[in-house]
Amino acid sequence: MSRKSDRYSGSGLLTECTWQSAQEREAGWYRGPIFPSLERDGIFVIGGRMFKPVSPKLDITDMELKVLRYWQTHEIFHKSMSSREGGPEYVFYEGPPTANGKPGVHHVLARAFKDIFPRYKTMRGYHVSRRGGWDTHGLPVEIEVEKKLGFTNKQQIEDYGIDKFNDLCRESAFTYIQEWEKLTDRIGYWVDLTNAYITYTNEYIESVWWILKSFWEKNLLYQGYKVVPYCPRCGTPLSDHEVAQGYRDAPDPSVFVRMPLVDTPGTSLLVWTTTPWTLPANVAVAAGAEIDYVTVERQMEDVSKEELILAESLVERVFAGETVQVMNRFKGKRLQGLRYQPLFTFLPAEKKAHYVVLGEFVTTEDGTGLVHIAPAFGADDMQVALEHDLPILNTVAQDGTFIPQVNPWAGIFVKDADPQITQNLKNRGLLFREETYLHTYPFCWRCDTPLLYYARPTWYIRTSQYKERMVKLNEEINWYPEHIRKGRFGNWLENNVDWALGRERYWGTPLPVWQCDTCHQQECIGSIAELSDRAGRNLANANLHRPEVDKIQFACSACGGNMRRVPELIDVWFDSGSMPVSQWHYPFENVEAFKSQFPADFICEAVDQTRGWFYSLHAISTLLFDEKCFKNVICLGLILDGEGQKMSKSRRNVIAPWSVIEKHGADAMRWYLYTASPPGQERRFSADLVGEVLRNFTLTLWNTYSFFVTYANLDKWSPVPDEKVAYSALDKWMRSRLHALIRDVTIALENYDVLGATRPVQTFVEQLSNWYLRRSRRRFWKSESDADKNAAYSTLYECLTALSKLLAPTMPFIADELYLNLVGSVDKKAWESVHLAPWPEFDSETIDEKLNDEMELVMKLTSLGHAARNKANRKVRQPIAEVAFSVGSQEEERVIKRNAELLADELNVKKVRTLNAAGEAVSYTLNPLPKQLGQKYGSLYPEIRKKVLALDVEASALKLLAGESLRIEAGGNVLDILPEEVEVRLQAKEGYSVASEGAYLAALVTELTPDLISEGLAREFVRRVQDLRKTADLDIADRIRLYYSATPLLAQAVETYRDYIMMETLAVAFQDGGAPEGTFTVTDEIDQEKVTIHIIKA
RNA sequence: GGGCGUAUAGCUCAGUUGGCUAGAGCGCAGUCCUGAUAAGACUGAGGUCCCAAGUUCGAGCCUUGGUACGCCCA
Repeated sequence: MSRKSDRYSGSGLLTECTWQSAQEREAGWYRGPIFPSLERDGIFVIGGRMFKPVSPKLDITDMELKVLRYWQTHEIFHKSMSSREGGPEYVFYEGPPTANGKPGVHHVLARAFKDIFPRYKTMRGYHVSRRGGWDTHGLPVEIEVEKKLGFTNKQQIEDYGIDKFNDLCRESAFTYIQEWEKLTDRIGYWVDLTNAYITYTNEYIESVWWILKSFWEKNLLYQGYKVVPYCPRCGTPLSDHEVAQGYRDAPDPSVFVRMPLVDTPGTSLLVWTTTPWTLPANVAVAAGAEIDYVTVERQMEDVSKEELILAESLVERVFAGETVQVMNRFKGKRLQGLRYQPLFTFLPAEKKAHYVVLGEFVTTEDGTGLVHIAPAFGADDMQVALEHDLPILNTVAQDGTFIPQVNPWAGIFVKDADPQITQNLKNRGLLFREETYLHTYPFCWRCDTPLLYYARPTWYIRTSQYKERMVKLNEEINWYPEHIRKGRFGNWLENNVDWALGRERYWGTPLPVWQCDTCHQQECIGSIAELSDRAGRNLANANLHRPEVDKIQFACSACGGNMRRVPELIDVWFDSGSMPVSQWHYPFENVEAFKSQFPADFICEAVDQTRGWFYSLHAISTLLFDEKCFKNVICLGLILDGEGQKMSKSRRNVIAPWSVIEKHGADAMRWYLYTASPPGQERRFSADLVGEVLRNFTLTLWNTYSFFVTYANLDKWSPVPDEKVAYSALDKWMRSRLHALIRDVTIALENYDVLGATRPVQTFVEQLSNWYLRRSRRRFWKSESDADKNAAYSTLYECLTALSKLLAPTMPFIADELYLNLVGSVDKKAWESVHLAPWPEFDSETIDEKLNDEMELVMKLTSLGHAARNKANRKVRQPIAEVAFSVGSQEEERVIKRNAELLADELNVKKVRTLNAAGEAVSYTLNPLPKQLGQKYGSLYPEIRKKVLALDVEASALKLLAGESLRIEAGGNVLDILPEEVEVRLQAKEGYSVASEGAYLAALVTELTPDLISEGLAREFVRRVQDLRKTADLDIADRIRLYYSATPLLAQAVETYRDYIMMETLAVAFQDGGAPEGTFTVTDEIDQEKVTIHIIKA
């Protein structure tokens, strides 16, 4: 990978350092980044320290805001792009949001995930142009404006004036732009908003027109009649992805209607529907050819009898509780062609109608198995009508009310007319039964009006023609999570139907098709130049929106008649799906830019975009270029509220992210979102858990950092490049872990595995702080500066600086804070920000997996040792004589020997050894290992287990420990059971306090000698002095004079360990009694021994 | 009704190719440790691994059928 080597060195560019208050400077604490060279230049030299002092108390908001300001002042974001110019391109597409609503937590989620990879790839040397964008068109915007104006239907918009209305829409689209910008900035999401593409600009629209024209030329754009989900209030058909958002359970009438046969008086077809309002448009009844039907005879209320025809399997359900007699039975095809009397005759049937047809879609799941056909109001119905040349009766006007010809209900909204229609049928004896039926029904996703299925002329894109290509290209896309590819998105593509593009609305990209009034010839316009040419005037500055665009008319090339634009706008998803092209005003401009930025390497949105943006990008790209539009996509799960409900504006349960960010910081919130659960999984959001991240992770890291800086400054330590360092075993382990971590995080990021790039860092930081640092504390604390101390500093420094880089994509604030101080302070060649630095590389030589495992074992044994202490009620400050461990193998015994010193210190014991089989008071347990034996012997395993356990335990154990195998008989065979197939567990018998887990055991000798007790007392004494130092608010390096008085036993212990105590407490004088005035004093009791301690700063 | 996903401690989540004592963090109770720590260590309470059947010597994991929830589609 090539990488440009220009970098921003400290001089010149960094001239500002004004935000540290005088007070902070005086206090010597530093909480935000100051470019370190300044200190070297002597501007803010504080006690000659090499690193900026860091308070262990972190003011997270303060720190983040200062980093933000640093980025701003030094244009780090800009430089993260400009410094990579010439490097390989990494292409990221921003899915454009609409800024007419406030951003919520779910937007933070998406932005947090989007941000990782551009930052990472930048550090890998890629140039990432991260252009933002705004989606500005569409019904959501119109609806907001309508609400503001108090409108309830389209006519009001036209009366108000489309031009004025659209002006309001244009403004409304950016209502909350500042809120969006503020949030984007605050969470550290780097996206170029100054240069963002905006979908309502002429350039954008012109590119969309160019795409549509190329579809037109390929005959992919067509006008057809189709039954579409239609919102009568909005007056427009809805696309599938819009309809999808509005399904909910709703009660509807469920009516069973008699349709009397013309040729068989007294017999009726029994037909079921949940939409009585469609009955006036009925033209046929459909039956299933292979379905069994019956004629049943039933008693009427007035003692006469009637015969009804319905599907056999539904008789019981329809006539529940009623006795009916089945007269005869036949297949559905026998019904074909039977004529019945129409229920209503408001509209004349111009063709043959009102007879039974056969349809494959008929089922017997609901109703009667006889389906009422109203071609204008159902997709299946329309299909049937086309096949059988049935008339299409449209009884409903565009606003969802009945037309005048349907005179009893003219002007009534069809759904409201249901009861009246039902009553009418009842009065005429045609109603068999009426119930209420609860089913999922679509409502308009914006205005909540029930949708009607309605036959309308509209425009389509012939996407189904490219179905196979879309499916094929999808197979090349890396989906995270993977199942989306075959599952949700794959299935969606498999069932692809043509994209219903037309929208009969006002605020959107106009469909650039002009039609002749006279000969109806149509022409698609693909550019402003073309339009100018046809119109005969320069339209470069024309407003391409309605109503202005509609005023542009020109002569028909065929007949000379007047051509005017068709009324439709296009689906707003087409706008956003065209962004790879339109954001560059391609092909009119930026041809090279477009080429270098297509297709995308990475996009990321929530799963609700599968049918939205993911699809529109994929469809347009496939039809236009026969290429996939994005190579990798992270498909995020939805964020749910505390009750597990989807957050949406309409539900009013959107959690505002600000309170969380202000309280816990952007880094913590981001980290929570990364680590809480796999990206694709839906998640309940909890502000408390963000706080947990802060306490557990951020502060642990911060304290490690603060510790390092504090002591490094005391020792005037700074890293020496290429120095030979005498690493201790612990250092080697930590470095091995570090390099393994760098390796693992790198691999994870290469694979778009966010969990894998974050959770291991968390574990690492925990071990760095709670094991490495805790175990190494004394090395930093000791007064002499030797090679060992240097090794400890080097190791910790290496870990912290590497962490600053590993965290840069995920926790950009604290990462830079660490980097600027740790590296910036001491390295003249430091980058101006960690975000401009190269990604760290790991050294595979340094990784020693065996060492990593070894330390795992040591930690486990330590844990057992503590547990054993706990059981024996021996606190850690009390030294004890001996601990003996038992482990699973000889190799593990060697681990104990190698780490004896560490174990002794950590557990405060004088001697560490292995629990030896020979001559030790131990007993044994045998544990036949199921994994080994089960896999080897299969079903013989239970018997083998039994036989092994029946053996003499001690003799067998000793044999196994000596590396010999056991001979048993099972299943008629003689088998040799190998040592590695049986675990030998040792159990200490007496005189020990024991804790064990599996094969591992720690046994403590709990008996205390007077010497041990005395040492324990001395340590207690030290502890009291240290507490007193804290109380006296002494600095960690302050020397003290120490005076005490104590009861005899304690006094003796104190005198015995005099040197030790003085060293531990940094005492320069230490005496019994004689305390001067002005000391800090404490009186306490240690194991019934009384003591009074005085200290004073020396 | 169909597709996709999810279901493990009070909460948020791990759990390797199936292996016998199902883990972590938070929270709760307690003990301890601490001159980096707002922290840490140890112990305890807390589990029908959603249910049922099957495969297997052995199932949290595999198969089938259910249930609940979410999203998507009808």
